[in-house]
Amino acid sequence: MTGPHTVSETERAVESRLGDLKIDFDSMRAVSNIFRAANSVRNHFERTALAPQNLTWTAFVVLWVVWIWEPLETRDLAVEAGISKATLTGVLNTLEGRGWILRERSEQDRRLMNVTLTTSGRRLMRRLFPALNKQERVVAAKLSTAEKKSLASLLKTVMASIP
Amino acid sequence: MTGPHTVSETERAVESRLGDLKIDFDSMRAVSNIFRAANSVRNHFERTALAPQNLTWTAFVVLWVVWIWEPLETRDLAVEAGISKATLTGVLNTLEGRGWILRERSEQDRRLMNVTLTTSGRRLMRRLFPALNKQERVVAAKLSTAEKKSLASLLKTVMASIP
DNA sequence: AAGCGGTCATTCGGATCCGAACGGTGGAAC
DNA sequence: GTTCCACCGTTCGGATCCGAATGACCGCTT
Repeated sequence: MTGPHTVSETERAVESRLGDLKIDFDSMRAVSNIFRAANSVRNHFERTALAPQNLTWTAFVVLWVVWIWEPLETRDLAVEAGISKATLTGVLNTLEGRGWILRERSEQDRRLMNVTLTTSGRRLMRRLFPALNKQERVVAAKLSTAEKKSLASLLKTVMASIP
Repeated sequence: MTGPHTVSETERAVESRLGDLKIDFDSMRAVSNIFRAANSVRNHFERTALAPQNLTWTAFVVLWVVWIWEPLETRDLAVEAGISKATLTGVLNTLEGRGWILRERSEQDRRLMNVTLTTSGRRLMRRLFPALNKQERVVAAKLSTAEKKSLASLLKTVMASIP
């Protein structure tokens, strides 16, 4: 997505392939930049703050959600982390294998699993979260405070438009 | 990432776990919304415009890049699509299996592979791209033209901040 | 012409990622 | 108390996703 071709080159190419069909290039630019930015930022985080622990972004997010809201049920954790239940099972296996989280069946409802952080997991997050926020500062460094707020708000509007 | 907890609840929880450590919440909100929005939009596209063809977002992007710039070498295609060469090999296997793309070894340099669309692939894109742009319009519907430009620009600034 | 770094696509191993199907559990109806 | 139906986490199958290693190939040197 971040190739050598310019925006206007791309749009001319699109038009030459669609003839008279009308394309909304403003929406296209806005949306495609969301994906490009997300990819770039994710890769940057994994190469910098997360590399020492060999953590993926998803695994970090799961760890973060548990850190903030523990104890937590699997279903809520999946929603909060923005991944499916099926994916979460795999990620939890990874994190449990490394000794950072604990899975315990609920006594009240035997269908549920309660997820908590281990002492080692809490120690990790206390170091890792500031390191990650530092990188968040890096990728947002060229934005003023007002622009950061504006960006967050515009993206929120996009999410609110999705049925 | 899109859970039931409010932003301020989350930030209070973070502060209670870090004590006096300073966290840049404006950067955090801006960056985390990039991921949330990207996830939401991607899922929306895959559920609507891409579902009839059983295509993932990544497969569509690869198809789109080839459609615009064919013929294309694998290395450039990977950069342009924002994925690694290793990932691209798998995606191309999928697309080739469905008869939408063609891989041919370059005559000038036997290391390179030239990727092109088949007739079926071009027919698909001519239908699919307008359908996808329609969904791009949907997710950007609540933004004015100025806001779409602003969003694209702010995200571009973020990408430019990444080393 | 024999080497020799450098580049290319692929393979490999391991971690996500998801929809659908599956077994276990809860709760409400009768 | 049994019969359903809804819900929970896991499993399954298949597609991404990536870094590192691999084997083929290039241009250049010697």
